[in-house]
This record gives sequence, structure tokens and C-alpha cells, in this order.
Amino acid sequence: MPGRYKSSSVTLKTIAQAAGLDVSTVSRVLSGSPDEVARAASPTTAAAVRDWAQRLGYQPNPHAKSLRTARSNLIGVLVPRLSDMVLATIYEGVEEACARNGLATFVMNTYDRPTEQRAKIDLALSRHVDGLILGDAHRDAVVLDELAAREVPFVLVSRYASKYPSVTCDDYLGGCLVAKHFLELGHEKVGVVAGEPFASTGVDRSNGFIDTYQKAGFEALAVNSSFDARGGHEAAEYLLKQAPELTGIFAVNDFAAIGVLGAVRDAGLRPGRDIAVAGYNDTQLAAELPLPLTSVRSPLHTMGTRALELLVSVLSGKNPSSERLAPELVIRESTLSPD
Amino acid sequence: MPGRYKSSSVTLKTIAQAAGLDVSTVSRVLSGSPDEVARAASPTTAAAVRDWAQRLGYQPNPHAKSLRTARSNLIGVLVPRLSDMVLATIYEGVEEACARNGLATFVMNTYDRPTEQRAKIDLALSRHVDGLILGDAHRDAVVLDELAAREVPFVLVSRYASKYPSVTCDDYLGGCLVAKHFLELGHEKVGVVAGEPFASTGVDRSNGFIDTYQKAGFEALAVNSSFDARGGHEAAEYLLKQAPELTGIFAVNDFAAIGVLGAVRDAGLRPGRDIAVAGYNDTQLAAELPLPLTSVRSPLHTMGTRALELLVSVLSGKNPSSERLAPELVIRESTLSPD
DNA sequence: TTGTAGGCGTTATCAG
DNA sequence: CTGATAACGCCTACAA
Repeated sequence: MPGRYKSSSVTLKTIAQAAGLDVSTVSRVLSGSPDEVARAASPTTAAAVRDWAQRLGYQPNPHAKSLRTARSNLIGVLVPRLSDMVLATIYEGVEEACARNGLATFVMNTYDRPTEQRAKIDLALSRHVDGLILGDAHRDAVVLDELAAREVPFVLVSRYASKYPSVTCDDYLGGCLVAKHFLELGHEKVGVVAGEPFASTGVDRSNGFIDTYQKAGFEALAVNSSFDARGGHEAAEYLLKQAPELTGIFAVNDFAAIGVLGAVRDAGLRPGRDIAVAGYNDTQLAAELPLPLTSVRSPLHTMGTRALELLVSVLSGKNPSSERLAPELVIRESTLSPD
Repeated sequence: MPGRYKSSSVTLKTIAQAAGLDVSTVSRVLSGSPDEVARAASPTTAAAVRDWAQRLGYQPNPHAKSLRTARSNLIGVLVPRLSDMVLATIYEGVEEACARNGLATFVMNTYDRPTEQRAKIDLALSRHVDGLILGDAHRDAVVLDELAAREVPFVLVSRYASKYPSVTCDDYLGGCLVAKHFLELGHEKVGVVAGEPFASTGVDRSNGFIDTYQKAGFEALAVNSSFDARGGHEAAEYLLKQAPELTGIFAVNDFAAIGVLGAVRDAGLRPGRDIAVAGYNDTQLAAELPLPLTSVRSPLHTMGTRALELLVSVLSGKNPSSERLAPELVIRESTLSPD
């Protein structure tokens, strides 16, 4: 019996013996809902059972329970990578909501690679999770279609795809907010560091920005990038070479924006003075950078909790609709009026 | 039967019927080690069983297995917070190593609060994890002592405490490396943003730095801080007010260092020219900042994998010794020779 | 209101 | 080498 430790091996049997009752009676008291119990056991025995359970420190064995009920109270969570602070913060919300609902999670990184996505999904399913929260959805929803075909309950978070239930930020609106801000400042030549084309986040943020500029009669220059600092750096280098006359750059992610700041400085420009830079997500870092960064705040923690609640609702057989949370522009020194 | 989906309900029984064998035989083939099988089943039946298992897509039910064997192949992982890129990267290593060992993890945030630590430990134990990896150890090891008293197998990662098995970076050495670098550059008046006093990481890094300076005949000024950008900002403000003549500041964490950069700029100083700034962990960000940051690289991913391997070794009844990985100084523009 | 009797899918012990 | 049998802890008809 290797690997054992003093776990509470207090079982229903233990309590039954202590209370001089049958195991089934004990089970009824301990697992039923309040009113179920009321109808199935006398108040005195119920009290006695609960008392013993408390005193002995009874903890139901989750494996036995899962085996019996075919429900594991386990949720699989897939993210591109947890070392992306954005997803990690969303996960904090998921975890909190899980705790409230008596659920636990398996979190796994998929690095936005479809093979990994499939592999990790299978891993989660082999552990018999009740459902999945996917933070790594691609716009072409092939993996999701497969999942739906297997009738696995799942919800998306952060990114949406096809018509699957999701909790996202209104990224299009977020992009518009930045564009309006830039326009008010008088920036006419602007660029967008647009993120990965397979993620709805980057695409919507860029489109919101670009469309708003178009309506105002200007063309915004866009280029894709990875969501990290390096990606932002490279993309901004490209933009500045392509169009040195730019006076504003919107990066769809704070980390990319940091890379943009670096590239701007490398080009001999003063971010905030010569060129406005804005990011997205209002990461903790944004406010604390040497040059505080204008950014769109998205309710990351809330997205996590709502995603879990959405999944719970799906698991209970409902067919809830997706949710889109409101972004908010936070203006800081990285966007000032041009000289 | 709510919340069910097409899970592979192929059981041993299914295979036994298909192959015309007994369940116990099938089990022996499918669960034993290669040589155990060789002694317990004829090659032909073994092949047949494996063939059917493959063809039917058999997946053992982890709950049944856990119930029977009292081993869950589940690991609990506690971190201060996953939105700290450092811990998230360590976790990536843990996850990878888990996958290799057929294990899965529950990751939980404890926010460095002892009550949360205890609560999350209990949560993990109630799920019958086989062991724990703790990334949130405090130097006063009270929670750990409790855990040890309950004979729960666990290892520490990132931080160490008391004599419990751990995988860490040689943080003291890391601090020394920075000090030597600063000394070579001719900095005599220096400060340390030392992080939280309850974390061995911050303490060791500071001490390594301070001791090296002391040996060289100089006094380094130290102040505690939280590990994030805001903490670094506040700490640096304090240091610069206390001793405006400082020409170098070592922050024990890259995020704190970013805060330091901001404070330095706020004070009208040019980081990298007027004052050297160094961080720790060589986060992705360090290289991409507008002013690239000198930092000590710690093998985060490896720390994660080694921690899991250490735990596996503990679980197999061994008494392995702790491991301390080597840091490496990465010099960038934030530390140049003083004018 | 309580007790009895399976069975969820596995593994382990015991005969044959 | 293989098959019967029991048990892990829990839930739930069904019967009393």
C-alpha cells in the first residue's frame, strides 16, 4: 500500500457503527438536500448522524462518489499558456467560482497548437471531467466541432468561436474606444499591432479600431503579431519602417504594447510625445511602467467566474446564451496629444 | 443521469466478453507491468486482450482505479498566484512532467495567506491527491510542520523552508552575481528591493547581494517590498528618498524591477545611465523592455519538472535530498558603467 | 422512517 | 496460466 498517508479514512460505515445506524440511513442524511433529508429521516437521527460526521471529520470519498454517480465534479480548463498573465487572471476567477460550487479543475497549457488542444482534451476526458472551459479557441472551430460532436459540455472564455457558448469581453467595442480616443487626440496616421489572426480577441479589437478609423475617413495600417512583448516589438518595427509618419499605435495586448514601446524608442521616437501607444487588458504592469500605458480594461477575473457559471448552467441541461462583458478605456501618459 | 456525455464506457467487462475471457485475466494484462504480464498470462491471450482494448478504445476508469488502489495519480499544486509569471512558468514544467508520469494536477492560488494555504491544502487532500507541490512556502514553516505531522508527502519549489525537500534556484549565488557585476561597474552606493521577508527567494537574493558588498567594504541599503511592479515602485521611491546618492538598485524580481525603473524615471534619473537597475528571473519581458533589463536567469521550467520528479521519488518511499539549480547573470542595458 | 441488497469498474487473493 | 470471488466507499431501488 505505497503512497498512503493519514487521510481521513472515516467512511459512512464508520459513522453508521458509531451512531448505531445503517449505512444507507447515514448516506441519505449526508448526501441528500435539506428537504430530501427531512422526508427520509427523523430529525433526531439526522442530527445524530451530522453530529458524528462532524466529530469524526467525515469527508466523502470523491472517487467512490464519482464511480457511483458518474459525475466527477471535475472541470477541465485549457489555456494557450498560463504564463500569459491574462489567462492566469481569468483562471483565478474560474478557481474562485469552482470553490464556491464544490468543483475542482485540471488546468492545462495548449500553446495554441491544435494537436496539443486535442491531446489535452483527451487527457481531461480520460479523467472523466464533467465539462470543459476553453480559453484557447481558434476562430476556425474544427477542434470545437469535434468536441460538440462527442456531446461534451463545454464553454469558451476570452475568445469566442462559431456559436458556442462563451464569456468574452466586448473586444470590438474596446477597439472602438481606443480609436475614438486617438481620433480626439488628432492622430490621423495610425497603426495596429493586431495579434494572432486565429484569436477572436485580436481580430475584434483590431476591427473595432480599424472600422472606427474608416468611418472617420482614415485608413489604419494593421499587422499581425504574437501576443507577447517580442511580437509587439517586431510588429512595431515593421509598421514604423512601412510608415514612419505614424503618430499612434494600438497594440491589442499590453505585453505586445510593451514591445511596441521598445521598438518606438529604438526608432528614436519618444512614446507618449512623438507617438501614442495603447494596449489592451490593463494588466497590473500597465499602470506601473516607467511610461504608464493607456489600456483597455477588461474584466478578466469576472470573465473567469462567469465562464464557470455558464458551464454549470450548461451542465444542468440548460442552453444559456453567451455573455459579452463591457470594456473600459483607461487613459495614461502613453497617449498624449501630438506636439 | 444528468451531465453525461459520450464517454468511452468500454470497461474491462466489455473486453472480457469480446475476447471470451474473464475480467480478472483482462485486468492482469492491461494493468500489470510487461514482465508481470509475461508471468501471468500466455502471450497469445495477452496479445488478444491488448488488441481488443485498442480496437474498442478502452480507457480505464480513474475513479474505480483510485477507489480500489487508494492512489489517485493526482497531485495538488499550491502557488501564491498563477498570474505571477514566475510561478506560472514553473507550473508549465510541473505540468509537462506530470503528463510524462501519467499524473494530473490541481493548481490553486493561496495569495500567500496562511488561511488560504490551509484551506487549499485541505481541498486538495479532500480530493485524495497523492502528494503536494508547494510553491508558496513561508520561512516560518508552521503550515508545513502541520502537513508533515499528518504525514502528507510534499515537496517545495521555488522557495525552501526548514529542511523539507525542495527544488530551488541558488538564490544566494544569484544575489552575489549581481553584486559582483555592480562592483565591477564601480557602484559603491547601492540599494536592494528585497521582496517579502517570508519568502526564501527574496531573502537569499538580498543576502547574497548584501554580503558580497559587505565583503567589498560597502554597505547596501535594503527595503522589503511585495514582488510586483507596484511594490518595486514604492520601495525604490523610499530608497531614493533615503539615499539619493545611490547609483545602483537590485530588485529581487523582474516585476519589482519594472516598478523600480518607473520610480527612477519619476525621480528625474535615467536608468542605465545615472543609476543601474537589475532584476531577477529573466522574465520574457526583461529582454523586451524599452530599456532592456539586466536580470538573473533562473531555470524556472526545469524547477517545475524537477520538483515533480522529486515528489515522485518521495512518493515511492525514498528520502531524496533537495536540489539547488544554478542561476546565470544576463547583462543588458539597464546596467552600464556610471558616467 | 429504516434496513437490505446490489452494483458502479477495478484490483487482489485464492483455488483450480 | 486462468477463473471465481470479494472488496474499495458510495448511492438507490426495493422491501419491511
